[in-house]
Amino acid sequence: MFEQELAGIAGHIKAALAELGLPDPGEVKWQATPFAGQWGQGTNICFQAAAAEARSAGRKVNVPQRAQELAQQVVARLAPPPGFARLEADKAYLNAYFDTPSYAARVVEAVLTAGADFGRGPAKPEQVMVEYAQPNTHHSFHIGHARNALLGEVLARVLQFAGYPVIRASYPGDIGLGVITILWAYDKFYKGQEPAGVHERGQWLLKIYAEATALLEPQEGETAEAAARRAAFDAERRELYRRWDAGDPAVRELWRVTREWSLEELREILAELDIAIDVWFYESEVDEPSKAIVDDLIARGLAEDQRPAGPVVVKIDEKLGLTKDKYRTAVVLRSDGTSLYLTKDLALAKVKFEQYHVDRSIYVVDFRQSLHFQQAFKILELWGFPQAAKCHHLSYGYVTLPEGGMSARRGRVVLFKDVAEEAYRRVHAVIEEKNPELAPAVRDQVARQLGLGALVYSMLSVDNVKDIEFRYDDALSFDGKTAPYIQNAHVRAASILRKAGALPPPVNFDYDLHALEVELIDLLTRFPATVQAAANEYKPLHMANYVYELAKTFHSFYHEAPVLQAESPTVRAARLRLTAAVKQTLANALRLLAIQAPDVM
RNA sequence: GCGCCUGUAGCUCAGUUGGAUUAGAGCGUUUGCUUGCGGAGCAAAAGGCCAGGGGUUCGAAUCCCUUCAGGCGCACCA
Repeated sequence: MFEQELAGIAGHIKAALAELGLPDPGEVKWQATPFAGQWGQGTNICFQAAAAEARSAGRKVNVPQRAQELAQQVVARLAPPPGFARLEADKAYLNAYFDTPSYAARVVEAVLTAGADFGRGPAKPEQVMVEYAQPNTHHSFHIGHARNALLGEVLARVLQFAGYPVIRASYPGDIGLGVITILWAYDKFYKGQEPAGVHERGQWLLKIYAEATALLEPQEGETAEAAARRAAFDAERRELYRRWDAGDPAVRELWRVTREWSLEELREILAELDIAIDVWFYESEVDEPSKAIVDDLIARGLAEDQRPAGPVVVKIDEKLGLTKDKYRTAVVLRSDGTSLYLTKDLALAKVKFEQYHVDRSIYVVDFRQSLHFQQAFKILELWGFPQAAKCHHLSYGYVTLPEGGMSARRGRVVLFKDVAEEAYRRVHAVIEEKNPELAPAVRDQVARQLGLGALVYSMLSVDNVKDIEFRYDDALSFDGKTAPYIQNAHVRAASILRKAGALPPPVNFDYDLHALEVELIDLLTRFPATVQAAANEYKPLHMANYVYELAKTFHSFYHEAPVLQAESPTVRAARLRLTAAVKQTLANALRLLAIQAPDVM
């Protein structure tokens, strides 16, 4: 928030070093000072200057000692600029300490004036599409899908708040061998059946898939008879896929009806998570256009057509002249002419850039598909697609269970719906114990806010690259570094403000500020930069860590510094406004994390 | 075999892109704090050779090399 002032000081520092006859040490970078209760920014520029001097002198110099000397000389030459209390040389660092009373008021008023927009970045021209929520249809939505949907949604929110126009895209896998497998089993064993209820139908399809896979997978030590039966089943399945591909009306109808069962469930869950998708792409819709791309790749000599004996392939490494295996060889069309996942992603990229005019396209897909995306983007590049370099795969770790990876094939999954229900139950139990006077009407709402919040936070407070081993007790904990802890800080602030009545008019923080007040104000100034960092690095984790720090500091402040019973009207007014600013910032940060900020709990 | 990723406290994880008193949190363990703005809280203790070994640098958990351990991927699944 104080970039201009700091840039001004930086200029003076560089001028002072030049006057001392030192080589240009490069850019002055500021970082917060690590001392609690003091509010300042420091730079290590004197280290750089001393090191540069030592290099040019070509003789042995004690760099830390020389750096401290320089820092002291610079401090002696400079007067603190307006708004700053003092400049100090400390362990070779140059530290600038803010004049707390004037800046404290400035920060708090800036937050309260901007309100829900506090932290929003300047508008940027680059339009970004974020693709996430790509579960396969004909399956039920499990906890791994939830991580994907949340990561994508929060990335979209953060990018948007950082200043980018964002389009949210979903790409359900509504066709492919997996989907056909379910249609085959349904048609053969369960034709005409249909359980009642949105989630029941979804879970039922999952059960059918597990059964079908068991019938189609080679078994250990199977008899020749069993193997023959399996081969016959597989032939039936392939034939069904061929009929789908040819547009057989009966197959298409069965496919449409069962697909709608899944999409209904998906839409309901996305609504529960407060996710509103702008554009829906379906794999089935890019199926035909993708085949035209393959024809073009063949025509240009990029792809090799081995049909009917083999598939159509692109030998990527060979085309790039690489000798080691890196991108390898990719199959872009089956020998029977049906398309693959990779084929469709080529067509989808074209649609995104040409029909939706985006400037950057982010794919939120777990890391096991890294090679797939490297291949897809590289083929696009070879093909001469101009925006190939604007495609980014946001890879993240997957969600496992203590007993191993989740597997739809084995029916070993934890369904999102079950976790959410359990979360609500647990919050209700805590309310019963801690806040029994809470009106029944708001209990359900609070249970959803906290239960879902806990789940969401547990998924977003881990770095993208890390796998998450899912356990109920970890994901649905309400103590410590969790959403309810953060939400509780918001509730406490709300409670204080409610008791105070109207917010007093702005005052100067013209008193000896408590160390925790200084820390809170310091944290407030860091929010806008945190939003930008989270957007630039695709890391919701920055947001999750920030909001926890803010909540934690507020909890401490709450215990140590009385607000309503403050020692004077000025202190009381200042702390009330600070409390309001913290509450606003907590709410803004939680909103970016797709977590609700309740006023009571 | 080749490629990508990971290794920090008993467990789960941060570490602001190479900086600062003593590497930080949460859970768990031990101990204090409620006639007090809501205790889903606060304060404190114990717990570390940052996987091992080299190197670069004034300075390394962070960069480079290497060894070890684990995960994932590698031609017609998505």
